[in-house]
Amino acid sequence: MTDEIKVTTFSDGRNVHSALKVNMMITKEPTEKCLAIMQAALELIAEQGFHGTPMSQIANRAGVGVGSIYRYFKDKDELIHAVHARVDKQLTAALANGRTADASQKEQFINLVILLTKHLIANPLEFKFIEQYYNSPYGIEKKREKFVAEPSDDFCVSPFHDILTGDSVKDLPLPAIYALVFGPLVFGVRDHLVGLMQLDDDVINKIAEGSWDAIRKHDKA
Amino acid sequence: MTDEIKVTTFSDGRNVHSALKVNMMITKEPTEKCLAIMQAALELIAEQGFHGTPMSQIANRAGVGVGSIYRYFKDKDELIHAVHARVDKQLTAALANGRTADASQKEQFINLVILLTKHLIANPLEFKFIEQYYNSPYGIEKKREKFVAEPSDDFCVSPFHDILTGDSVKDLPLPAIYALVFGPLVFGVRDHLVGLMQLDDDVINKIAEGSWDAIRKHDKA
Amino acid sequence: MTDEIKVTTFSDGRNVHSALKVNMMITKEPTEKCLAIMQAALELIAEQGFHGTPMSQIANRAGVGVGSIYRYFKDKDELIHAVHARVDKQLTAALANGRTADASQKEQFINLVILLTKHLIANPLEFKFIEQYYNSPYGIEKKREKFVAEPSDDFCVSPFHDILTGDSVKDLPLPAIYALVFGPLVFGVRDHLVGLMQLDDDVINKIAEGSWDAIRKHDKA
Amino acid sequence: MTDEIKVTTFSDGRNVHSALKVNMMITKEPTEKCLAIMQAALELIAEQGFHGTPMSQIANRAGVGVGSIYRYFKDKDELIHAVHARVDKQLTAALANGRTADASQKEQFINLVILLTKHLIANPLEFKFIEQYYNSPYGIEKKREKFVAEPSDDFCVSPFHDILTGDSVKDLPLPAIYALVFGPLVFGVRDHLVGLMQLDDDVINKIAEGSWDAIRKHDKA
DNA sequence: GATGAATGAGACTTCATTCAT
DNA sequence: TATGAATGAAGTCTCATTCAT
Repeated sequence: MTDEIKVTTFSDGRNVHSALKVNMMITKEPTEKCLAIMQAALELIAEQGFHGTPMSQIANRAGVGVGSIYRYFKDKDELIHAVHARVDKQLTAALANGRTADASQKEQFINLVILLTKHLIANPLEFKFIEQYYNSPYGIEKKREKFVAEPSDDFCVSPFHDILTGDSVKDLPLPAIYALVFGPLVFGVRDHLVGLMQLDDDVINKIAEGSWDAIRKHDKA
Repeated sequence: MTDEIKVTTFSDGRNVHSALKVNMMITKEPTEKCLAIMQAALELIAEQGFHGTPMSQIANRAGVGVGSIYRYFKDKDELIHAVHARVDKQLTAALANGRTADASQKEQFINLVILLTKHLIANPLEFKFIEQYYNSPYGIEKKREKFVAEPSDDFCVSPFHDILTGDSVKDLPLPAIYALVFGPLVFGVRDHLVGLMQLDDDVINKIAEGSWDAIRKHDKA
Repeated sequence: MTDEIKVTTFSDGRNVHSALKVNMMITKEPTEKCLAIMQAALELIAEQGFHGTPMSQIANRAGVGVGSIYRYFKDKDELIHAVHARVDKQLTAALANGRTADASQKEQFINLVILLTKHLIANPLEFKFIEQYYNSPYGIEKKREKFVAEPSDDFCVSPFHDILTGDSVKDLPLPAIYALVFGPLVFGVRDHLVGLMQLDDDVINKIAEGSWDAIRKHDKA
Repeated sequence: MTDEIKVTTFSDGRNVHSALKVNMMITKEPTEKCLAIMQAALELIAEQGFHGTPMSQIANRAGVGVGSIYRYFKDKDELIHAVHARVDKQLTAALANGRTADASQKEQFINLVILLTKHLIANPLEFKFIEQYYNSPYGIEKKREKFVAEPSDDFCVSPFHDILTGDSVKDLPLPAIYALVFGPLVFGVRDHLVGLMQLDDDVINKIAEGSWDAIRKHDKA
């Protein structure tokens, strides 16, 4: 858990610790303008991809001058990471409420999957953004951090962690378990958003149960 | 530039000749030069992404002039679509050999999943390319076409089709089933290629079984 | 932000107070803030050049807001000219003390050259700034003004003037004489500051004597 | 004399050894277009300084598209260095003809100084460019190379070298000697070009003699 | 007076595409 | 048919300057 001190240096000499900044912008009180920028970036990138959305367009959508973006973010890269961080936090927050300690492992698991699925469906921009993010040089590094480091305080990972490393679950490398859980979830949401199918409560439920069947220990047959 | 002698060997071990053979069954008879271009595009895009690979670099790697690319492909877009089509066919071809009609549904299914997984692992460039493709404006349109139109004669879809619509499988919308099957597969391969885990035979097997557990009908409990 | 207490010490050892004193004899009574700005500009421009130092950086170093600079100086240009003027005055002041009227022409000349050389070495920031200034659109205009107008009351010119127009010196256009005197001096200091050689007392002396040899009348040979 | 292999990498993958490139562009057969670009850069930079001349202006003056510059030079920096190299070569070439082996040290020296002075006066753009170059981050590094390395095959240095290290010349660090020679020369030319004085043959001669008086050993007095 | 967030023109650079050879 | 030099639109980022607080 080495808290690497990444320091962003701006052209006029300002320095900001990344941790501080994330705090500043997300937890504390991100300027209205700063938020507008991140929101604009989220929307446009979700639709057009990283390389399809110029900074000028983001500025436009945010109702801001191009240069203003660079007051808040050193880089396009940094803007993107910031948007990711924000989306990530929201995700985690959405799941945080979802622990029902007084239930079986299976029930807890299914609860969480449903909760996550619905959150993603309800926030399609966020979903599309994350998909892009993790399929790009940006996200690969980030993703490895999560698994290699302590995966407990990040992403939607943490709420699932206890369950997925528990006794009811098959003995497989953690990433394989995650693949069996998040693979269907993500693919399902994607197809829903694209219009390939309708993810109503029933289907969501069944997919969640499918995932559980995939990872739970079965009786010898 | 004699046709016979020059056998370009690519980084993953295949060479232009073998690629040529595979391609023979796709369109008519793409020039060796045309193939070289597509192969170069595949390799570079897999590593650097669409926007990270200029046409000039593709031309370089392919050993042709930039202008020549435009003799074979109207556009960068068209080139990319062509590469995708080629990769897609190869995938289908790889699975075509994998039907073992005289086995149980489960065995057939697991066979196919293993076959596909190993094929993707053995052809990481193709896998990375496809991932990029489907997470970009290019692929979204393409993907819808597939399912909306005739979902049976494309992608790796067809070999699975019979099994997945059979009696042993849960009653779910087809895309949901596909999500439960291909989600884990793709996520697993991705994590393997990125180095997050090692997909050895045992793990592949277990993931395949997991997928099967996810979609097969279970006894009432 | 009390006037008395804050004594900013700069990298070369001087502090705002001493600078203030020197400045007292230039215009009226430049605010401490105004001085801080000029000093910051001097330091930064000396190291990074005109175009390498943004106004924001100057403001930072001076401990004032960016906007405040524009209360004292209409322009970046005006700031630069003001800094130049200040440095120029300091130079002249440094030489003013150096007249030793009761000595031979040669001794006086050598005295002055040594004095000037040491002053420049002791104030590298000022030297570097001036060099930049005169090798830029800013300075060219300024320089012409000096010589075309009254060449006697500016720069380090004046103290030398009597000697260089005296009988002991060759009959050459004044600028030519100046070239023979200040050329070596400036080149020497530059090379010293860049680290190409060490300008100790001995070498300084010899260069001064060389300059004198260059301009003094020699016996017919 | 370590021939560092600097390799410029262009965006499309081309690599060029710097040595090769200098040859290619200067000695060999620089494209007409390449020459036009360097000439345009020379002219504009001489008048407006490095930062005062945008690439677009250079392209304009050269009658070329902006992008074309980047076929020949990776960078603005590299363009500038290339222009410098070319000017430098021309300078050396101009002096090469000026050795008159069958003359006294003094006569040779004065010859060279005159030759150099006239060359600079005849090529004011080149002179102004060089002045800028050596008073900038570009040149400082370059200059050190010259003195630190073997100063014999570069700049106008080489033809002077033998004389300035010979017996007739005072015992001073080489840079000091150079300061006494090139300082007046450069200052003189500069003042001439600015219009401060007229450097006719007579004045040039006298300055040259002055330089010689500055560095030659004098009889004990 | 002082501040610094906001602005947008403009700099450098890339790269898909064309076209003369 | 094949080439690759040439192009210029478009992208990212900087920074002098303004103005509401």
